[in-house]
Amino acid sequence: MPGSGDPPHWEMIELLFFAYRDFIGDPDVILNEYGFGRAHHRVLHFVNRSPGLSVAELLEILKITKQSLGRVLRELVEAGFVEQMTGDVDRRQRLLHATEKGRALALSLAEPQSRRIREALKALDPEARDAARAFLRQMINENERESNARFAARR
Amino acid sequence: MPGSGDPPHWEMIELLFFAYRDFIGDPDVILNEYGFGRAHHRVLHFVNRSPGLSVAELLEILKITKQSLGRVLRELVEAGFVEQMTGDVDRRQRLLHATEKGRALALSLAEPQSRRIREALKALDPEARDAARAFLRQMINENERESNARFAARR
DNA sequence: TGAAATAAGTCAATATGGCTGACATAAATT
DNA sequence: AATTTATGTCAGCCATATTGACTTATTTCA
Repeated sequence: MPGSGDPPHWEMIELLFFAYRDFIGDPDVILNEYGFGRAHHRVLHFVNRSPGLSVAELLEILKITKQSLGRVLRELVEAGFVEQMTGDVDRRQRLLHATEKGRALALSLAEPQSRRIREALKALDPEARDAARAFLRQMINENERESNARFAARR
Repeated sequence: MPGSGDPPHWEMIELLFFAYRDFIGDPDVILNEYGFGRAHHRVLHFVNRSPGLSVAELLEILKITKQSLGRVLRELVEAGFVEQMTGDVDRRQRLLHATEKGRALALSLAEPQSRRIREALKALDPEARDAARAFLRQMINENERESNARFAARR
């Protein structure tokens, strides 16, 4: 039956589209200098944030296949931004670490995005800042909210 | 100089990543049924929201080239979701309109996304809802905030 | 201990959604 | 009449993703 339920949140849908588009575009200039794309950024980000991450864990976070990850990870390793270390407890694993160079790049990629977030939050009341965070958290699939929290707790 | 300034907003960066990933994935099941992708969704969304939109305006909103738009728009037209009408005042223009079928599809694509937004907002205090909206608005490039407002005003 | 399962990597083929450059047509503007 | 503009199209390319098949090294389990 048409008219079954609540009206669409057109405005929020568009706000999310525009906000994310601008936000994700910030680091493109830097990425270009290294011949990297957004896929490299995502990989480097999570490796940097989670030293010792296994390949399987990374795939789970990014929700892509290992074939997709393959090229991107190889390029990051070959260019010296990421290192793979055989796992101590399970020697099949190749645990991922950002190198010093990798940490520096991750930081510089986060910089324009952090500035955008900082200035957006600055324009809001202090209570509104927690609200923004809470909203985004609620937007994540319930069964994955904890995996985000894992990262958040890490710092 | 290292340590030049504010710390990265790692947590917010990740919240935005996870939230947008889950949000944008909601309509994929429906799109698949029609053999469409996310590009079709974006086009249909803005055409539906802005009846009589010109091709040039749509390109400006999506920030893609007309060659990229080409295939997607053609498929939407051929499948009867979008109509092109020669402009009254400027007959070079092909003004875009969603058909009845197109409006129905746009609505059904918005449905799971709206539900996610609704439930996220439901978990928040009433004042926090405005805060979430305000935050996203501030995240948009300043010179484009008005173009979002144009859509928002439309309803 | 030997078989099965797991972590990771690789090859090949394919899809999607972008891009640049070059060019064509029709209509509006000057 | 000449130029500019709005749109469309052809061709070739790139980045990022997919599925499916297979290999290697290592761990687990019966």
